[in-house]
Amino acid sequence: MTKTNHHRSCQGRSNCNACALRLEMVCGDVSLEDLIDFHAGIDDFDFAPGATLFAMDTPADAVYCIRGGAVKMVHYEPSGVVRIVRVLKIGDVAGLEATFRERHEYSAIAVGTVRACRIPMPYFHKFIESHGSLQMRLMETSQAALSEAQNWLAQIVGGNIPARTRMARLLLKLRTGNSDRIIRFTGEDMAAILGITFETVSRLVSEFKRLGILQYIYGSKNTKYFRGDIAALEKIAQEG
Amino acid sequence: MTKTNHHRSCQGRSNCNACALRLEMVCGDVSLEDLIDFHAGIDDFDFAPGATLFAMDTPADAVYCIRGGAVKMVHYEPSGVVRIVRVLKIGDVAGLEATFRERHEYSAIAVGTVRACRIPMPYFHKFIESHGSLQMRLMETSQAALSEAQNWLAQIVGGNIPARTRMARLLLKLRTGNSDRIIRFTGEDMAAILGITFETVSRLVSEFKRLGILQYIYGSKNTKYFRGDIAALEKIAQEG
DNA sequence: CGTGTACTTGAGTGGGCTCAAGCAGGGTGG
DNA sequence: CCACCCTGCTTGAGCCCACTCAAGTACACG
Repeated sequence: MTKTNHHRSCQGRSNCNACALRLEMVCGDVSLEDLIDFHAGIDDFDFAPGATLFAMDTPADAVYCIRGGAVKMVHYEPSGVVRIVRVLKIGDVAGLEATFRERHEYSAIAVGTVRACRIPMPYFHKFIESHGSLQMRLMETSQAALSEAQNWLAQIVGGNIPARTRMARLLLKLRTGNSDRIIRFTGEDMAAILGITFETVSRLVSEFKRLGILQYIYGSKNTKYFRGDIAALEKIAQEG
Repeated sequence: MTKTNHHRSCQGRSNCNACALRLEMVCGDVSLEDLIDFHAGIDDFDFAPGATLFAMDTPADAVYCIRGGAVKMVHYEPSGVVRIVRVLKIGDVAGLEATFRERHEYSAIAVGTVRACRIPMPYFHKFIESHGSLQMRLMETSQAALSEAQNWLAQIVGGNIPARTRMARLLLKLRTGNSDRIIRFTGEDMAAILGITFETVSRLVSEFKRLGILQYIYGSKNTKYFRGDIAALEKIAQEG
């Protein structure tokens, strides 16, 4: 576990325009003093691949706004079974589920290098309580997350649907924006998402590569990507 | 589809204490006029077993507060595969996910007889915009739903975990309160939740009955129940 | 150059699916 | 009241997809 977390304090608004402030930019009623006050307690972190933002069953004392990279939300069963319940990308907020809870129900773990702003829970609470339109924004965020989770339930995970189909659906969900660039998880991670073994994942990825609809490319700083044939993947994803 | 929905207008506050008002009771700042105004557009419904509160892909023009019975949120794939992504019980709000969306992503279908208050979306929006503490309550509700959905992902659905174990976990989740009374879904419904076939469900239920840890009992008005040996179920639920 | 991590590939097994036949209960109509 | 149907449940036999176990490869890093 080499988790060398670079760490520095938030310098000013410019740093946050891409993350926490995304949530407020819609709200015109946030004054400059509020912002400076708000920023005082916020830190800007770099997380190494595999680093833990926060761990399951630990006190929920902060939320994190993801500014770069991807984060997996992981659940560990006593039996050793590992399940990834959601993947956060740029602009998402990790730990939001714990706003009204004592402890985190899941671990948040960096996939590749991650940049994130840490917002201590007391600040977060104070801030949302005092800004009405921010609450609306957060409700929206929260419901988008719910929607996403239910979508996984219906389409990605489990059941009567063959692993091949679900793999294609997962790959489509993991692409960045509308490009053909797909965030590349390890075989074990994909297994934990789909609820299958990593051997099966490997066989499927091999098959897709053999068919020419998937290939390796590289991004910056340990974050790896696939390049995928979106049309072909969508076709496979529709197979019942 | 025999969906004879009894229907009558909401008479006053007393009717709503159990549902919509649950959300506000915490907020002291709601005036009486607000309430009367609010209630004007609300209707109180009875839904027969199998009746549809709202259907997937239809315009999201209302939310429903569940006052009695249980509601399943269902996703239909083009291929015909059916998946239940969540089950709502008394006090839950159906359609909340669509507060900021055009259309419902899932159908809400009554399991047994259901009583629910229909709140038109415009009313709902107007009301939450004007009452700050209600927004906080709703955020909490929304996050609880997210938590529940993720819990299903991690524990109930799919994967390396044997169907027997997941069935036990599902039964534990479906019990009412802390009693040993368990809401009884049809085999097909349980199959749609667990992502297995109804034949397998039948075999498992038979086995549990044979072991004496599950038996049929009856509730009122078409809503049926199991009585379960909670301790035994919890033991099975822990098997990895 | 050795070590660790991730991936690949094969052979054999098994849990859950498929297909199929039959049963139970509860309405409904003659 | 019974015959009929319809929905939901039961149970069996055979098969296949994905799991398990296992051996081996590719590559990064110190």
